[in-house]
Formats: sequence, C-alpha cells, structure tokens
Amino acid sequence: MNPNRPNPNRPVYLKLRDQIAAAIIDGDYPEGAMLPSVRALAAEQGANPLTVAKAYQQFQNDGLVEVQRGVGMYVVKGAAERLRSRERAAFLSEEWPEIRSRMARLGLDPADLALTS
Amino acid sequence: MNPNRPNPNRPVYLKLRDQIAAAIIDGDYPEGAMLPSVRALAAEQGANPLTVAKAYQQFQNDGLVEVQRGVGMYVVKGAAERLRSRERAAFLSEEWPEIRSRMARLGLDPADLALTS
DNA sequence: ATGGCTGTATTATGGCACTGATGCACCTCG
DNA sequence: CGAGGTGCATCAGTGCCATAATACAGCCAT
Repeated sequence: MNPNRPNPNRPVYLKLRDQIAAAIIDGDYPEGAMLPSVRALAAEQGANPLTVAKAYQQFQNDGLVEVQRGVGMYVVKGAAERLRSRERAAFLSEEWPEIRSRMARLGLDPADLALTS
Repeated sequence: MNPNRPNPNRPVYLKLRDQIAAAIIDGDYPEGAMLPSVRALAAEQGANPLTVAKAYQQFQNDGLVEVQRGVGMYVVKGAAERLRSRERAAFLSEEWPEIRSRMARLGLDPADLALTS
C-alpha cells in the first residue's frame, strides 16, 4: 500500500524518510547539525543500517544534507525551508486533490474537521 | 508503498477495488445492478481476470455484493450507505489525523483549502 | 440439450521491492 | 600508526504482485 501515505505496512525506509524530514522541518535536526549515524539510528529504530542509509539517500540527492565520508552527514543551511516548500508543493499538487475528492464522496467537509481536532 | 493511499504505483487489485467502491458509493453501480463481469472489466481495464476477481473478493467477504454463480455479481441493498459509512470511519480514524498533522507542519490550513477548490 | 455466458480453483512463472549480512573505503583522534 | 567511528558497495534471500494457461462449476436463452 503503496505504497500510499497513511499506510501502516509501508516500507521502513519511507517511514524513516518521512520521520527524518519532519525532524528537519521542525528543527529537531538544526541546520549544520550532524544527523544520527546510520548505525545509531538503525539501532534506535530496530532497523537495518542499510535501510536507514536508503532513507538518507534521497536527502543527499536533493542536496539537503552534506556527506563527509568517514565523518557523518550534516544538514545544510536552508534545508528546513527548502524541504518545507518542496513538501508543501508536492502535497498540494499530488495528494490534496485526491483527499478532497474522497472527502466529498464520503460527505466530509475539511472546514468542519479543521475545528474539531 | 503501501501501499499508501495516493500512491501511484499501487497494486492493481487495490486500485480497482477503490475504483469500484467509489462507483458503488456514487451510484454508478446502483443497488441491485449487476457489476461488470470479471472478464469484461479485465478487458476494459487491460488487466488480468484473476486480478479483477481479487478486487471483487473483498466486497463479497463484506457482504456488499451477492454472487450468483453462473450469472453475475449484484450490489446488495444498502451497500452504498454501508460502504460510505465504513470508509468514512476508516478515513477519520486512520488517515485524517496524519493528514492534519502533516498539513500543520507544512503551514497549511484545511479550512482555507476547502474554499479554493 | 447445447452453446455461451457467468464466477472459481489450480498451478506455474517472471518481475520487482524490501530487507538483510558481510566486507571495504574513508576520516578523526589519541 | 592503530582503533573506532563514519558512509557505501556487493551479493543474496524473501515475499508480494501480476500474469498466464487450463480446467471446472453453475446458470440461461436459444
């Protein structure tokens, strides 16, 4: 299921990826700070180091983290804002339309649910 | 992925399942009407008959369609409302909390987006 | 009754994604 | 220089998904 966002049986490396992205946006991993090593995060999350590495991979490709081989991976300057901007655009263009149409089909109104929670 | 909801590369049988569910809720397959045969829908969708059968399977298990072997599968009375109710509950308890928290993180307000579209 | 339509069961196969174990290359510090 | 920390590459195993080829079981109009 999917792959798919809310899917519970979702690939581990994607769940980790989302979790890390959230931490960067929220400032839990400040700019310039070193990310947990693949082994450390793997041990903490009960996952395989390679799975963690795969989760980190995309951030490297996108230039959001800087890799110093033999040392560690660091959050680059402006990563949080760039990441937020990118995720927001992706959400609005790819996810929100489907969510909105599904809610309409189910007779739900986003404005109502916005208040309750 | 999930197998995740909005995932584009999602198993065919799940995409078909969602598509059929939407058609039932929207009344495209009215109560008492016969669903397309597995072979017909397979040909139309360019899929394998067994894959379509797998998509139909869950509706049988849930008692939303009645199977008349040798004839076809029919939408039972009240299926649309039961299906909508079930999907709504599932959406609110499993998907909406995550969606809401993600929107908050990205600085988006459901109430605002409810108007725009 | 027979041909043609339904759904279903069986088995086999190819592909793909995810996960995992091992070892290597690189850097820093004492 | 050596120990212990980094990330990274390679290979293999596993399971799900989709497809295919058949064959079978039930119903109905001609």
